[in-house]
Amino acid sequence: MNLSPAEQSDGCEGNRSEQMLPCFRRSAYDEPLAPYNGSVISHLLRKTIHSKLSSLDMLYCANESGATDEEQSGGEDLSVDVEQHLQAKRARVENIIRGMAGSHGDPERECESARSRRDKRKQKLPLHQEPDAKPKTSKDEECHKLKEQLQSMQRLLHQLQEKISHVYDSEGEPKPGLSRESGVKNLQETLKCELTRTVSESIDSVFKKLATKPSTSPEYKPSQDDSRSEISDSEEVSREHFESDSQTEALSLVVRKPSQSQMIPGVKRPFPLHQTPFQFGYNTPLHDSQILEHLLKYGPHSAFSGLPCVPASLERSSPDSMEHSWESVAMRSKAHHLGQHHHPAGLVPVDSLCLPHVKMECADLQSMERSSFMALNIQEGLTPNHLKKAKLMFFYTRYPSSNLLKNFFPDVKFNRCITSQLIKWFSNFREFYYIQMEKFARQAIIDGVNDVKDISITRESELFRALNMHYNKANDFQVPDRFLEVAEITLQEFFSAVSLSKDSDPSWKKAIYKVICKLDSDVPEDFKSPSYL
DNA sequence: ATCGGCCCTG
DNA sequence: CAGGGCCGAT
Repeated sequence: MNLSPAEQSDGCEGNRSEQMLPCFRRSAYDEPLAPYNGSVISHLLRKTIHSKLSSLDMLYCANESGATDEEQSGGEDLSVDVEQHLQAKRARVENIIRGMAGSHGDPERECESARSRRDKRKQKLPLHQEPDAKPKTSKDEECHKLKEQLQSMQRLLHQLQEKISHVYDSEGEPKPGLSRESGVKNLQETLKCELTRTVSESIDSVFKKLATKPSTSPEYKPSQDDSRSEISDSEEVSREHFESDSQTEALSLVVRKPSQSQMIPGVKRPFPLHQTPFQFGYNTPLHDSQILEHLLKYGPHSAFSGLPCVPASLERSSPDSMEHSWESVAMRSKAHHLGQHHHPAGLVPVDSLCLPHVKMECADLQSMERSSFMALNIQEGLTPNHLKKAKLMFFYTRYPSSNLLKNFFPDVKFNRCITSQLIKWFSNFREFYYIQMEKFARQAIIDGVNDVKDISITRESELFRALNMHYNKANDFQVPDRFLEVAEITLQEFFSAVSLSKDSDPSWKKAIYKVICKLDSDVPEDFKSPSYL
């Protein structure tokens, strides 16, 4: 993956297309790409994937599920070339098959030993040290990083092709314990389509970015206006693919993916909120095993969540600011503790689907660079960051329309489930809000308050603190004054109603809701940024 | 039939 | 916070 010094010193001033081409020529697909544009790239990628889907070796491994977690902290050499990887894999396969042919006992041990052998091999591999000759300018660095990202994506794509083809090829094999005729097949289809689409879109985005972006100032300072315009730019790229179902140019070969609930009967669309998405530390190499496993567990839409969308991130052009941006995102998302480690009703963990060959692949995958993930991150699920953002938005709007939500979560691909989940969030927010209001209103009455005019809410109020703790736990957001006003009005409404014993009517709150729902104010434009948090 | 909202529950 | 039941509106 490392660039030769010559390539590094090329700089970015020249024709960008020419500069990027070598990255692709070195790839598994040998066709030189003469003129580049997003659709050509996408087409080639898809073509490559589809042509290779049924051509690769098969793998058997009953169980290697423990491997992914264990290997997360390993400092894998990301530069292992694909050929070596394939050879290693074949050797491993032979070994595994041999083991299966003999005693059918303890396949896990077989995988374990295979893994340790692989690890030993890894240690022997020469480290591809980054040449000391570092680019001199930020521009060069930026270019360098982009190159690396693209190359990483190539490798990822190549590896994914293998994984996909393994899944595909194993179709005819007996899968003990799983009546999965439709389920597995659909899962396979989804994986293939989703991976293909994701990679294609990402590369399109990057290239579109490169094609249109004027040379960037080395000291890029993200300002509100700049980021806004750039983000909307990136939205264009994404929306192009997401929204126009009639769009045939770039995605003509990509089957539109059915929702997961359609794919696996009885399995509801899983949203990964009960588990923290990948935490991307800048220096922590990520495993595609993590991706695939996550993908398999939570569905394709949630695979790369928790991160700002790529083009916006790339806009923070200087390497330093880019790093800072990503790191801070990861750190902030860490601050959320949403971990409820149970499976929501209807969510069937992949383990229970008995997909041994798939799991094997998950564990077997090589590590990937973080940058590849960033490039692949097209949000298709709601993340803890989205939840945090939604909570902050509640300070402005208690009753957001689904249109508003769509507008303010531009990095989320909306579907029915996502929309209703977001709406549900706000419903839950309101519930908490109104419960607090009623509680404090009644307390005020108990405390002997007689006049509504004596009811007020300031930032020092206990009620406000409770609300702030709920919606703005980190307390890193300046709650707008208007929210205090609305809260005060709400509290007064409750106070009056209870004072007048209106609460004897079972639906006495509805009148209050009717008042409050008219007090929504506009959400600041800043919230539209996909990487707002 | 679908959606948005509330209520209740875990 | 998510699910599920219920209701009214469309």
